[in-house]
Parts: sequence; C-alpha cells; structure tokens
Amino acid sequence: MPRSAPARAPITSPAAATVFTTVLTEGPVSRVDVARRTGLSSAAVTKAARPFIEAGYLEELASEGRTAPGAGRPANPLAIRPDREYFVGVKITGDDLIGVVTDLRADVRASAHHALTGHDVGHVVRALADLVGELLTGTLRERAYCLGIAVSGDVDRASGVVRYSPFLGWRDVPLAELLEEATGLTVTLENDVKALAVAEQWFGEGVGASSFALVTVGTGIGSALVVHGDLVRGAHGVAGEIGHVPVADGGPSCHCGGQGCVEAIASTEAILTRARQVTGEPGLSMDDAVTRARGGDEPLREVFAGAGHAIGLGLAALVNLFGPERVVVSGEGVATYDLFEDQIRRTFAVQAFGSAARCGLVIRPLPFEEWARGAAAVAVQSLFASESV
Amino acid sequence: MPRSAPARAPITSPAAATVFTTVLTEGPVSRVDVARRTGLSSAAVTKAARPFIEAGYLEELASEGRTAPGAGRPANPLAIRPDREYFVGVKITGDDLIGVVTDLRADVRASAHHALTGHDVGHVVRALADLVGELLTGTLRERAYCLGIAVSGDVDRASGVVRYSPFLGWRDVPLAELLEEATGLTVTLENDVKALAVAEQWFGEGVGASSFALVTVGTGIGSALVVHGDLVRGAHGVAGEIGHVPVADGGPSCHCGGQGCVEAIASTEAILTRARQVTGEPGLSMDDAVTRARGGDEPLREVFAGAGHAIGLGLAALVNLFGPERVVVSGEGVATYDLFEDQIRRTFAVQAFGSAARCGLVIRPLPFEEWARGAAAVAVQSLFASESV
DNA sequence: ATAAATTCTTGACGAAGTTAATTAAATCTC
DNA sequence: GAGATTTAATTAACTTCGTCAAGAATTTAT
Repeated sequence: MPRSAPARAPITSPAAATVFTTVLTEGPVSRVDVARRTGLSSAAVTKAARPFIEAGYLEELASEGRTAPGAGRPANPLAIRPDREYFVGVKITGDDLIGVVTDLRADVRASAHHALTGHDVGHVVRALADLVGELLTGTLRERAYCLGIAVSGDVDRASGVVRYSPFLGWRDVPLAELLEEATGLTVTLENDVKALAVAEQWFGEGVGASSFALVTVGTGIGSALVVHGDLVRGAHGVAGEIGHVPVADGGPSCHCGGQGCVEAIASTEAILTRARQVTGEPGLSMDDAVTRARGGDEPLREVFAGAGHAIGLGLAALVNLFGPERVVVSGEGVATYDLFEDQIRRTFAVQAFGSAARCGLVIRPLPFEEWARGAAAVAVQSLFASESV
Repeated sequence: MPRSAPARAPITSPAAATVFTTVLTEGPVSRVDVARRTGLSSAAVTKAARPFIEAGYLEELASEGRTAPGAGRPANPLAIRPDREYFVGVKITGDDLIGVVTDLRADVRASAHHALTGHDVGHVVRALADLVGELLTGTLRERAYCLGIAVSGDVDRASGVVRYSPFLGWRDVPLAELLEEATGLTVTLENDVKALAVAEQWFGEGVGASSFALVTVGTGIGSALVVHGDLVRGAHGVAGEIGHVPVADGGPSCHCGGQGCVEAIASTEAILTRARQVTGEPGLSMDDAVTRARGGDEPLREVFAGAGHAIGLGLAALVNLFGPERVVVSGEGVATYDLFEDQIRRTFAVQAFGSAARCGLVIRPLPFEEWARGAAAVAVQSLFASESV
C-alpha cells in the first residue's frame, strides 16, 4: 500500500530546524526568547516560524501564562501542536517487536507487541508491516508518514541498511527500502542505543546538555555518546562500547576475546554465571538469585556489588575521557537496580577525576516501551534532514 | 612595545577558511580539486582564493608538475607561501620555556630556550617577553603578529586565562592579556596537549583523519581527542584524562584519589617507584633502571612491560569508547619507548573491540620542540576565528 | 492621556554561495 | 595542423538566508 509523499512542509533551512527544535524541546517560548537562546535575530525567528504555523505544526498561544508581567507588549509564546503528525517507532529484538505511535513530542499514543517467530528477512518485514497496520488506526493512520526502526548492531542510518545484526543474524539488509515498499511510510533506521540517546537528548534527561552519555545495562552493555550535540559514530562504526572497556586486569574472559571487560562481569549472563559459581548451584535462576540477594544473602550480594563496581569503573573511564555534562545509566535489568546502584555511585565517586565527578549521574530503570519511543524520536528527527544527532 | 593591528587580510567567511586550510594541509591543489574535496563550487573557490593571493598568502603555481596529463586545460595549483607570515610558539613547563618561530606551515625557523627561575606571574611574563624578543630578529620580527602559548593544566582558550596550572601554581591568570601588553603580539593560549593535537591534525599523523586521539606519556599521562574535527573539551573542563582511567582494579593508589589509574602505573614517577621496590634499591635512578632493563634485567623489564600493559588497556578503553580513526602515542620519555612499545601493542590488540582495532596506532617519540611547534600551530589557527578545533 | 518598555513584523539590504554560460589552454582525431 | 574534445578557471545573474533598522502593537507606569 504505497502512499504519496507526505502533505507537509519540508524543513529546509538550518534556522528553521533550530527554531522548530527549540520550541519542540523547550516548551512554549516567545519568539524573542527563541532568538535569545539560539543567537538568531528575532526577525529570523518570525520568518522561520511562519511556515510552521501555516502548516499547523506550531501555534501561537494566547499571552495568558505570562510570568514576567513587566511593562511592554506581552509575548505570544510559540507552542508545538503535538497532534499535527504522528510517528511510528518499532524496536526489534531477537524475540519480538515492540511498537508505538507517538505524537510530535514523542509521547506515546498507542502501542503493540508482536512475537517474532523467525529471523528471516521477509518474515520480519511482514511482521513489521502487520504491526504498523495494527498500530495505525483512524486518525493515527491519516497523520502518520514516518516510521523509525531501532535495531541493535551495526546500522547505517544514512543508507537505511542493517550492516550487521548479531541477534537477527543479518548482514547488509536494506531494511529501510524494504519497509518503505511494504508500508508506504518514510523509514529511518538507527541503532537502538543511539535511538534511545536521541529520545533522551530531546525529551529526557539529556535536555539542555550539550554533551551526555547514555549507558544501557542488560544482556549487553553499551552506550551512546553525544558530544557538541553530535552523536559519536566511530571511524570504523564502533563507538560507545563501554561494555568492552577493560576494568579488571586479569579478570574473566569476555566473548570479545579480551579479559576483564565490563560486560564480562556485569552483563545479565555474567552475573548469573558468577552467582552459580558462588553458590555452587548450577541450576540457579536469575530470579532466585535476585530474591536471595535482596533477602540478605551476602555472597550473592557481593556478586551484584561486583557488577556495580565494574560498571562504576567503566563510567569513570568514560567520564574521565569525555567529560560529559550528564550520564544516564539505564537498561533492561529494570528490577534489579537496587542491588547495583549504591556500588556504582561509590566506585564512580572514587575514580572520577577532579571536576569530571560533577557530571550528573542518573541511574534509572527503563520501561521497555522507551526503546520504541526512541525509534519514534528518530522518525521525528527525520523531519530535519540537516540535523545530525 | 605595543604594535598596531597586523596588516593582513582577515579570514571571515567559512568558505575562505575551508579553502585556505585545504591548501595549507593538502599541499598544492588546483581550484577544482579544492572544490571536489570540500564540496564547494569551483566558482566559490575562485572567489575565496583571490583575497589570499592578493594578500600574498597563496600563490598560483605554474602548471608544470601535472600528474594527469590528459586532455584539457592544465590546472594551476594553489600553494601556500609559507614565508608570508611567521608565528611564535612557546611551551611553558615548570622548569623552562621552549620557544620557536615557525612559518605558516608550522615549520620551525628559529628556536630558543630559557630556564625559568621562578613561577611568579610577573617573572614568567617578563621571561616570555624576553624569549620572544630573542626569537624575533630581522625578517622574522617584521612578519610575526601572533604568539601561541602552550601550558599544561586547565586553560580557557577563549578568554586567554590560565584557570589552574599545578606546575606553575597559578589560578586564574589572564596570561594572554598580560602577554599582549608585554609583546604587542596577538596571543592565543591553549592547553599543551590540545595544542599538540592541533599540530598533529594539521601537519602530522592526524592529517586527513576526521577523528583521532593524541596520547602523551611522561611525567603525566594525558590525551586530546578530536571528534568530527572538533576537540573534545569536556563539560566541566575535564576531558582526555586517559591517565586517570582505572585499569587495574585494586592497583596502586593514584594522587587523584583513585586506584589503579594508568598514571599510577605508567608515569615516569610510578615506574621509578616500582623499579626501586623491585630491586630493593631506594636510590636507583631512572637512567640506571633503563640501562639495566635494556641490558636484560628481567624484573626491571617487567616493570616497563607492566607500564606498557597499563597504557595498552587505557588505549583500548579510549578506542572502544570513541572509535577514532587514528591514535598517536607520544611523550617525553622519548628514549625509553623501546621498553614499552611491544607490550602496548600486544595489550591493545587483545582488548580493542571488533573493528575498532583497525584504528591506526602510531607510537612515536616526541622531540621537545614539537610542543612549542604545537603552540605555534595554535597561533596559525588563530587566523581563522571561525574554526573551532 | 502620555511615556516607556517590550514584542513582533516588515522591507531594504548584504553576504555568501549556486548555477550556467564564457573564456582559456591543453590534448586528441583525422 | 585545423577543428573537436576535454578540463580549468572566471564571470555574471540569481537564490537563499540572514541581519538591521524602522515601525506597529500592546502592555505597564506616571
């Protein structure tokens, strides 16, 4: 069901993108305020905002909510009209598809899951198209033109190709193209962690920070780094591999071939392996290990603390090298954070160098849907071709 | 001896800076070639190049050296006229001043040293002014307008203030201002490692790499990171502190308060301390340790190998997080590199993740003058106010 | 009311780059 | 060796995007 090009104003000039993102991320703001924050002239803001207002993306608020009631003409703040357009975001894992529909602010309006029964490209594309069809009903359907996909692995956003995805066993799959044919939507592809970083930078903990890092802890341990507002991509496609920073000289072997990598100590699998060693129960389940650690089982508590320590060392390495303004630690292991957090903070505080320790360290569980929201945020971002993050 | 503003064309437009730096760093190139490499139109290159030619910074070469002798009008390559202007660069250490005068290509034309007999601001400023006066004779003097200063520590380049320099014991010294008064030159201040990174990026191993890292090993261990052509500065002024990446869990205490930092194992001081421990000779000198290690003293060889290992781990952390195209390891311990290099490479090869290991690892001694050359390169860079690197 | 303050709009202008046509200088073809 | 072909450089008209300065709009202060 291919559809015609979206009936909406393209965002072309840099100033237009700047003005729009400023209003998008910093709530209702008057034109002068946008000018002050961006360094543009207020005339430029007026001009740049007009097409958006005409196209229904922005609106002028009545000047009610004024905060500074001094003399002078009251401001007419510009605000996003979030319902002007909807975006679909899907996160692909090895086992299932998690999809959401969001508005312009990346607030979730609808969501759905699908189990993945196979990893065959054709199969996955069909499942994705089905999911999208399920998600887009009524008004949502009429105002959705963009689909964002988040996959773990090596993803070439520019060309829309999945270069290598270990979970799916894919190499060089032109997924964006296939999905555009299957859904008629404009498709943007991005690495999952990077997609999440975009969402964080725009609507989450990263708002207002010119540099920040997002670290996800779970099956794997990865991170996305934003410097000067740009995502670090790495010359050879590798970057943000905090999971493979060596922190324990002579420590456990990692599947990457190294030793003492953070991931070899603090991934879900590594923790479980160690817990089984410590207790001498080869059949111990993660759930049991967590329960018993919470119940005060010292050896098990130490396993989790050891993982927290490794993560703290990795974070210190990251922060000492980068000096980000903020660091967000998040991930799948949502429910077990209470067992790590203290140790992460303690180790980080000791090993962070000088004023680098001043960076805000946010440790926060991450609802699974958030990944899909990140994918949608990438789709929102595709409105601005110029913008790189 | 304040002097009037330099009699030379300011570089204003971004295109002008792009064209000039392209010719500067990529040797003689024809206008079309510049256009191809930068994405500008050839018309734009023609326009941008003209003022430089008129001001004597660029010249048109005869079309002799043509390499592709096909049909068509031969190219008239643009080339830098390196002698159009000279630049002074001075590196300040705790003990002395090392100064050079370079041409536009940062090639050294004159050099001089001064011992520093005290760290009093007035004293240092006077010594610097003397050194500059000594360096600038004859033609050099007539065509030098800019002075670059490299200092280790926390330096605010934009304001020209040394915020904190442990070696000098300075806090918030407006050195640029003081030196402009004392010398009449336009002064640019930069952190020493960052200055060196600039020189490397323009004229050294970093040429053509959009991202690279420079690591210096010596009394301290530091690094400068260039991502997307921009130097990473860190939100709180801290970045590139590879010396304080924790690589040996539970390892030796570092003066930063952490444990197992690279610097606590591989700095000159740490190596000497360890060598004295190992041999049981508290009076052992570094020179003796080096000689005996070279001579085959196993325990001492292991001390150096251990340092190399720590550096290799730090490099792996850096590369896994950043994915730079190239890494240059350099530093003061010029003469002892033979004792490290193998181990650095071995450890790095094991711990670098996936294709990140493909990054070029250059390990190279660093003549002391090179630091001063970096300072001069920063001065050259000050020609382009727009450029941020 | 009038003045002062502040926001927003407008139109003239300017900077910087593009495209397309033109000129220039070589080689290739017959 | 005359003309075609090819590539380089320049020129000129135009486009785009922004600033600036003047003025209109709308409030508070006196």
